Amino acid sequence: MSPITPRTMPGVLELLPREQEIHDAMRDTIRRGYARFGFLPVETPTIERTDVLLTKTGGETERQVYFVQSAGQLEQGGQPELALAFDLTVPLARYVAEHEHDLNFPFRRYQIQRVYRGERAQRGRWREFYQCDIDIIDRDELSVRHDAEIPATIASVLDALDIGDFTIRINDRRLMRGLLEEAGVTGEPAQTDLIREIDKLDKIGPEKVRDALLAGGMASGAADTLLQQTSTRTTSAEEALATLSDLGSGPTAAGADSLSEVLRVLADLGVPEMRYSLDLSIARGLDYYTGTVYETTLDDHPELGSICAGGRYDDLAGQYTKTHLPGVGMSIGLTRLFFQLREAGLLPANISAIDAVVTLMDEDGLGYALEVASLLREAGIRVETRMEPDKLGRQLRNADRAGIRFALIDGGAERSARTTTVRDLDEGTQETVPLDHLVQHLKHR
RNA sequence: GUGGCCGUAGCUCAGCUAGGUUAGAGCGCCAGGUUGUGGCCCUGGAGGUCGGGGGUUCAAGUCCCCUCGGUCACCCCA
Repeated sequence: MSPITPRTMPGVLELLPREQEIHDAMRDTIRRGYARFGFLPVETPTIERTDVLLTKTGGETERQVYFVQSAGQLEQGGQPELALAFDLTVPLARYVAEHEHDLNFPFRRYQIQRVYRGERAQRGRWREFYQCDIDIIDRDELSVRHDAEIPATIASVLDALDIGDFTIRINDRRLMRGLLEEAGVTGEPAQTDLIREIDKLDKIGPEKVRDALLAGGMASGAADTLLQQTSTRTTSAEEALATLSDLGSGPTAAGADSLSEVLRVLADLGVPEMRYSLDLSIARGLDYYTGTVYETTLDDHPELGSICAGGRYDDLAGQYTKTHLPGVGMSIGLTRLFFQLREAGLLPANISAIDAVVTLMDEDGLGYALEVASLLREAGIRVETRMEPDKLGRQLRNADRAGIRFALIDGGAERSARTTTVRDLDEGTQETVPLDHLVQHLKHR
């Protein structure tokens, strides 16, 4: 009987090797994609100082922060001075402010790390999860053209992940505020509250949003107009620009002009029209977004929710420096994306971290087997060796389960002839080849 | 933080509504059939104090209470 049940806490994702390989391959694809667009790698500590982490956050975020405290401190009843990062944007703000004079602006970085949120775990809601962020930060002013570069990069990366069609939905918070303004809703917190309701349009449907708008004090007619406007989902760049052109006056002008520029640059960047859509209901809950906002869903699986989101923020690091640092960025929730794809049976094809296993059937064969393995490793082939003899059938079965494609069989016959039998576990075929030709043979398959 | 639902083998579940022989199935796992050949098939095996505690009863997986755990929705979010 074991005294302690081995188990993880809810809200963390732990994988077996075969799935870990797929997860890691996705992470690598994202990283390489970000690098291709000229973003630089940054990694920040998982643990930050509490005062740094909690500055610009509201009460809601603070509720989700994990505090970190040593056992000694705890005994002495001290307040925690450290906490786990709950996103990568706040650490980025600290990073840019701290290293301001050593960075080139506009500063573009990618960052792929785990973050922590102390919320009730749910399907697709994790307490520990990977975020894959890109952001562009500049001093004083940041060209709105970068607001097109961010989704262009994301579109390229999601394409490379080969997870089916997706749509990056784009809006501008100023546009939504303008529409509310026209509908007679002014001031805070009224606007923010209603923006939050409209953001749920696709999730809870127009009736319930209408109820919320009325409950928020809007007149029936104004609510209907607003609902109709925010239901806009364009399917082409032309349609999107025309929509914005119609909206481009009065309180909505700033947002519409800015979005138009974003859409034009998006086209110049060569992003296919089917990859994005102007969606006037998108708002994002986070209050620090001030302009462009993005939200991404898979076309065939909208129920999986947002797999990638972000936006523009006027002043990233106002709490840390007097320098005005506007930024724009997006984040792929890799843990959610991976999990949802797995649940939907949509994971990319199996990838093995091992190309071949050298089997071992008798003690006398060890030297030869290890020699064969060395030969392959020198050629860059990933090889596992058996160190104890075992039944061949068992070795083949284990290799098959691990997703390893090739098994090398070296019995007495192969040894004396300086050959090896290469069995292809995917095809169910095998061939005996001389050692001299082994590497070439494997690389050809 | 608020509110629903559910806890029976590693996993998915049946048995509970009418308490009553040694608690079952499928899948998975292990071994053998095949002493140098995986997947398919056949045979056998391991694995459960029915989440935990208390109560009712001659008798509790089954009924009642408490507790712990899981899960879903809301809030919020990747």
